[in-house]
Amino acid sequence: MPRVEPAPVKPAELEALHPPSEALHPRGESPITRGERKQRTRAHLLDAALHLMGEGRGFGSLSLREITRVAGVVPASFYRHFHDLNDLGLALVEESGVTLRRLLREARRTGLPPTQMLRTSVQVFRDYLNAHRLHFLFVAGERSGGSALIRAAVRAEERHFIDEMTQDLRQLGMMPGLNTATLQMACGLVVTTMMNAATDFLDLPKDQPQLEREFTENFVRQLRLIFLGARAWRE
Amino acid sequence: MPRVEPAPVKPAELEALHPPSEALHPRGESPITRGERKQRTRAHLLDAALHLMGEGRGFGSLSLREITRVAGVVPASFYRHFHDLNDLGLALVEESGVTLRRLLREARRTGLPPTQMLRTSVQVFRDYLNAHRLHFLFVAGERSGGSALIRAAVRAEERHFIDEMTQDLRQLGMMPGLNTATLQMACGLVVTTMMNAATDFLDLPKDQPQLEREFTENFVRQLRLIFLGARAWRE
DNA sequence: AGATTGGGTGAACATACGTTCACTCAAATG
DNA sequence: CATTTGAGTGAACGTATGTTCACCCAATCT
Repeated sequence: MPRVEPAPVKPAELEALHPPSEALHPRGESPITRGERKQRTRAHLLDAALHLMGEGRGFGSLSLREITRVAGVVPASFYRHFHDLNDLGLALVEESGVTLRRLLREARRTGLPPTQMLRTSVQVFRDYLNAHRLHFLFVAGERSGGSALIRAAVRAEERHFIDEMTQDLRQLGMMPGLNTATLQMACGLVVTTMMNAATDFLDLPKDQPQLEREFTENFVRQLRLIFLGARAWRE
Repeated sequence: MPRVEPAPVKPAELEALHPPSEALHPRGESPITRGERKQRTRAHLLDAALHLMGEGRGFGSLSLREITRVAGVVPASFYRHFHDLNDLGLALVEESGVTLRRLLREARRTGLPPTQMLRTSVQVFRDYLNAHRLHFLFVAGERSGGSALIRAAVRAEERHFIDEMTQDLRQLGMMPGLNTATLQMACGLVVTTMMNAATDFLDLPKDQPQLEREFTENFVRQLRLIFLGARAWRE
């Protein structure tokens, strides 16, 4: 981008998400091992990529140099951690997959009252979504856009997630009228709907409780319709 | 990408999707007006962008120069047609929106037999999808990834599509038990499911009739479940 | 017929990019 | 304590990018 742009343009708070050397000896005594430091830098690179995508761009449009810039590291360092941008992308998929599955644990932890069950689940989902915006943004964004490789990896995580959800519903004894294949199909529908809702929620301007309630209501109703359909299902 | 790569690498069939000057006087007599030629070049630029995305990349990762290269035009020409890459993106959204809505006309044209209705619709959809791969690929890919601006435009087209579908179902007298808001919610669910299926189908390797049938079957069953739910719905 | 318009051109620019290399110097190893 | 290891560095490379400009010349207008 040549356009003259006289000002250096970088207010130092968009860049340098992490201090450049992360306080080599943070507090008098804290000897931090070599492996720990490596892991930390790796995490900074992953965070930097997510952060940039948070500014509203697809993974495919990130450059190695800007990722390292935000991570507070020189470009060459990148290769100590990843072979490729694709490689980093796959690491992000894995990280996000873990986050996704913790959502199920979270939902299990919150016992589900048979009445208001859907509303409760949706509330758990909304809270969890807000606590892990960037991971959901990444998954929702790359699950049908961008590179075929990353998309395939995301879809694999998603299938994993669906399987786990299927098992949970089976174990809870809900929907006893459906055989496993059908239950899986229904869970796939739920997850598609959930990902769609995630995109909706993430796009909402921060302070629009009205729209927020509207989307939540729509999401609840869509889930209700799915469960009604599942109950009425005959093989 | 500096890596040496001794061969020039461009077999002239990946690039130059369109001949550079498009036969100034194609056949002795065919005087082509100025406006027509402009429109044609514009179309070449749009096609070039879609073509590149067809190679498995997000819109956000395309560069102005490669688009013009594939369109068979010099970079500077781009600005005679679009102010911006974003501008071109929005034009693509509009084009794709038109394509989407023609799907509904297509489905209306094919009278829907009350029995096997879902299977028929899905078949129409699959045919139409194959005939307009790139537009669907674009819409499905950008509806939750990439730039916020383009995503918003895609979602607006999608809402338009949902509204039209709602009206169609209302007019056909299907689902008379649902009020308009609920019918709209259900159609939203259908469209989300359809977009998801589109991504699945587009990712299928060309010659895998087994997987193809599997995905088709899954899609049909998901739709069936939705309609079952809609029938059981009580306000 | 002559003047005007405007889509397409080709060269030039400053900047950003991915990748390589020889290097440093603290932590790990013995 | 002496040696080895390897994450992070800084400079350099060749190439690609977005944008501008003066120019060309056929279709259009008068």
